[in-house]
Amino acid sequence: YKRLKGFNVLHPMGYDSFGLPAEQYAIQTGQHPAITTEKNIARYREQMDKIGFSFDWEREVRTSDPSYYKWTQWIFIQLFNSWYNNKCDKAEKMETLIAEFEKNGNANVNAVCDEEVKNFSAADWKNFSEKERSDMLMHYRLAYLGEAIVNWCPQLGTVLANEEVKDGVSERGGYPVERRSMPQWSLRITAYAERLLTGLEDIDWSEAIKEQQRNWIGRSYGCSIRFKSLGGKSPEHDIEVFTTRPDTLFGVSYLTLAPEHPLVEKITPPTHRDEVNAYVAYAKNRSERERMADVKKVTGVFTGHFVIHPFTKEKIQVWIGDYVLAGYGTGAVMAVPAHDERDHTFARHFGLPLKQVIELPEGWNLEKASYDEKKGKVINSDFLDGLEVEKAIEICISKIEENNFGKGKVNYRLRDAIFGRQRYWGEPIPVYYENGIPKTMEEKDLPLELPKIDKFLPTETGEPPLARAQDWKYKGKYEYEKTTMPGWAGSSWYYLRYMDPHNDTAFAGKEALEYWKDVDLYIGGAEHATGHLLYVRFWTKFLKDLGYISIEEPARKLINQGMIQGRSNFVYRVAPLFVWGANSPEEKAVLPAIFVTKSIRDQIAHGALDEKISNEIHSTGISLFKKLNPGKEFLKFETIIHCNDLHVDVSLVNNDILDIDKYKKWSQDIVEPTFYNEPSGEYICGWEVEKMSKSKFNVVSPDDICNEYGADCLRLYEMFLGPLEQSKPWNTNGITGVYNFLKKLWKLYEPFTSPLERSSPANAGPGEAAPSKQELKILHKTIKKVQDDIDRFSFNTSVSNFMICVNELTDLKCNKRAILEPLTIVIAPYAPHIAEELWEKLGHKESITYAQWPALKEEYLVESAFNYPVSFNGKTRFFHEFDLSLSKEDIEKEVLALEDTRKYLEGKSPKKIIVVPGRIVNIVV
RNA sequence: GCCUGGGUGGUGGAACUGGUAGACACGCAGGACUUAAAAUCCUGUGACUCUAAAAAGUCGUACGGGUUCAAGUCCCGUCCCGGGUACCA
Repeated sequence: YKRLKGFNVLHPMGYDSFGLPAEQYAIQTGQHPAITTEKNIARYREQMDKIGFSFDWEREVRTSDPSYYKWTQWIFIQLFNSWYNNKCDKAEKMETLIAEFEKNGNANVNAVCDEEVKNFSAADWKNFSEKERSDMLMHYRLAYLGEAIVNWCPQLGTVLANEEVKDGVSERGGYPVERRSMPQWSLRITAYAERLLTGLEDIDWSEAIKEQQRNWIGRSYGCSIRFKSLGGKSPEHDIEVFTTRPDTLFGVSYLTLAPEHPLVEKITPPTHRDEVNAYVAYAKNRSERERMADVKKVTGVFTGHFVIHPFTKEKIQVWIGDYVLAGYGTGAVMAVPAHDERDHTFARHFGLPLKQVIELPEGWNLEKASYDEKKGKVINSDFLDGLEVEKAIEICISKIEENNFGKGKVNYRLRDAIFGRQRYWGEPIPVYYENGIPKTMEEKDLPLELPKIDKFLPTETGEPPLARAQDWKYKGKYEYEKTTMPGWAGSSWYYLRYMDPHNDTAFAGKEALEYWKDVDLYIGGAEHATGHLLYVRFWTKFLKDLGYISIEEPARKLINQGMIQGRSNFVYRVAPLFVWGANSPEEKAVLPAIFVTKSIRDQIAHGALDEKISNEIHSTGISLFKKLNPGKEFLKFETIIHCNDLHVDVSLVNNDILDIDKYKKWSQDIVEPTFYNEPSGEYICGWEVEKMSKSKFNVVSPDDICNEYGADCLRLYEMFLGPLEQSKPWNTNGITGVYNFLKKLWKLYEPFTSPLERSSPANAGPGEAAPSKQELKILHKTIKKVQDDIDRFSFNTSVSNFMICVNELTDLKCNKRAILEPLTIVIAPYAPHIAEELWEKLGHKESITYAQWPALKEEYLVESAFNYPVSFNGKTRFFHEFDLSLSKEDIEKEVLALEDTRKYLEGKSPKKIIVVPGRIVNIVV
């Protein structure tokens, strides 16, 4: 902590390991439902006191480091003022785009967004109002304000990340969560999709991470196809689909739109309107409920609208189905039930026709399953007949383009990244509003620090906490943006700030940037694969485009350390109760807070719940709900009996038995929970071994081990547990082995640690004798192995090698300075505290950190002979020592002359003799 | 389903480019010291067969094949486990 502070860079992520102090602070002063506990606050303070670090607590929390905030905000402004130029595939300053508008008014040049912007003349541009211009430019900015669908939790007053939502309710507290479209600041990472993908080829990252990023970006090549409406409606009613299989165009039997598709309203004829509206309303709420009930139901509705097949001119039905995602491609698909599994399911369910257009393998039954393989000959398809699928795709696209029905296109799964958070902590977004137009602050006014507020909760009207700030206005009159940046903003560039942390005039100076360039080795968790590790690449490419840095990728090599796993405990909560009101048909979901045992949970999961228990849960749910809403009448109650596995803090659990009183204090359930206990009267929690993490409440503090064995022992033990990249469950079974090793190590230094016969060069004691050849060999063997281990990041074997070394030196009773001094240096990176201590005992005034790594002298390692294993047909039979200077032929001759050899040959003559010098002798009989 | 990493003693793991499988530890068993316990130290410890013992032999790196003088390591197929991801058209 001190060291970081010395660099004057303190990132919110840096706080994280101390237990989210910002949230702790919030708890201490306000009532924000944060994740942490009083105990952690106390511990954090204690830690800070221990290292003698005092600071302005309140200010630290508000702005961990103003200068760092400043440059994060500065980068945001650069993103806001930049757009993406498809022509040269890079970011450019906004002025160039504006100049282009002013010159020829054509907004369609290099549109980075999917939204079509209408053509207008240069004169029109000049006549646009400021607001109109602002809206227009928003479509191009790399940081933009746009509508985004988010998980909104009204009770908590915040947007939740997907992983914070479980089965339609918030993981903490179980409050309902709705999907809502809200204006959100977003970053146009999609503009960099292609470069983020191709850039992976040049970096030394694990294949798993690269593949995860590739899947996340999800590049697919296909084409868009426009279907004209039947009956000559305006081109605005054309439906555009995206497909990767244009070769199956002649197999289309209907089109499907996502329920949220903007055209739904326009194309539906009055005859079908009611039905369609009802379905769209149903679909909105469906996904969450479906997930709860865990049933994959096929749903959809016919719109009553028809389109025309671009080639055959056939009439094609248009349907709405919620298996089509609004957010991907065009939000509409051409359905080819014969060759797409999802279309097949849908078509079967609604009795829509199948049209085969690809030759099937022998014995394939199209009625049962679609044939999705991208292999085979195209049939029944006019000009595509007889072609192989791949060729057909190519030809079909060119034909479509020729006829102007659509065009070849690359689509990405990657979405833009939502950048605003309805929270207090985090860098404020440096934006203010003038007449409703968002504008960025001037650089000289940065940093924008977080204002003081009285509470960390959202306002009564649902605005973020920053809306509570009094008189918080830019230049005294303009409202600031009220959301703050997410944690990944600062973490996307902190490596650059480390290069030049005190720079006041730039995020980092040119000279420093040129000197340090990229990160040589980045060690981090694999869980950041599609988050931080993608964003940091994005920001790096962006800053390079603007010419601020010269590197294209942030980190050359990436190693994912394995996660230490912990044993988590679970409670099983029954999913919400649905209530239909007496006066309005509105549906409501509430959480009854009923907890069932593992065995009941399993029954539910297998759909085999005992009817008696099911009824009991139902009535318990109703009575809990009535208690919450006294005197109200309801039409109908329905309990969706489905279980959420909820993590419960391991400190509330003893031997898997839940302390129910402690649980009630700890949880945030709205109603008094009801527990279905085991026959023994206890509630037994479930358990699982998984990643150790705050959010899983299974963190075991290392403090106890530090107190008992010391920090070095903990550190060595963690390394000794296994390879760096491997995940391993935390258990302390083997720690005594490491502890014994450290004690043995200390004993070797007796002449220097014992006050009686303290040795020093001036006063030649027992430690000052000259080392023997054997001792030097042990030392240099260790140096060599440890150097190799460090190169391979194989720290677990280093610890073994130290153990071997210390065991051997102990056997020789070697406690000579000439051996121990270099050994101390080599061990220092692994056990820094004990090494520092021993270094001092050896009489050094300066820290061991500054000592020179001992030079490896190979001459001590040279062997003159080797004890060869002699094997017959690959089976080792005996050993014999040969001089290493002997040639293959000499060894061959000598081996054959051996008594043992004759014994194992059993009179047969050897067919062949293989001699690998220094390794093995193998005789083939 | 797809992608990805793995499967070695009772346990964590070692064996780098094919060349003595099980290093180093934990655990366990026996012993020394001790009134006793803890701590410490010593010895043994993959399975099986044979033997009074020593010695010797057979099997053995998830399973089934293959390449090779030689396979934990390379190739083909199968099974299992962990991680990621999922109506992405």
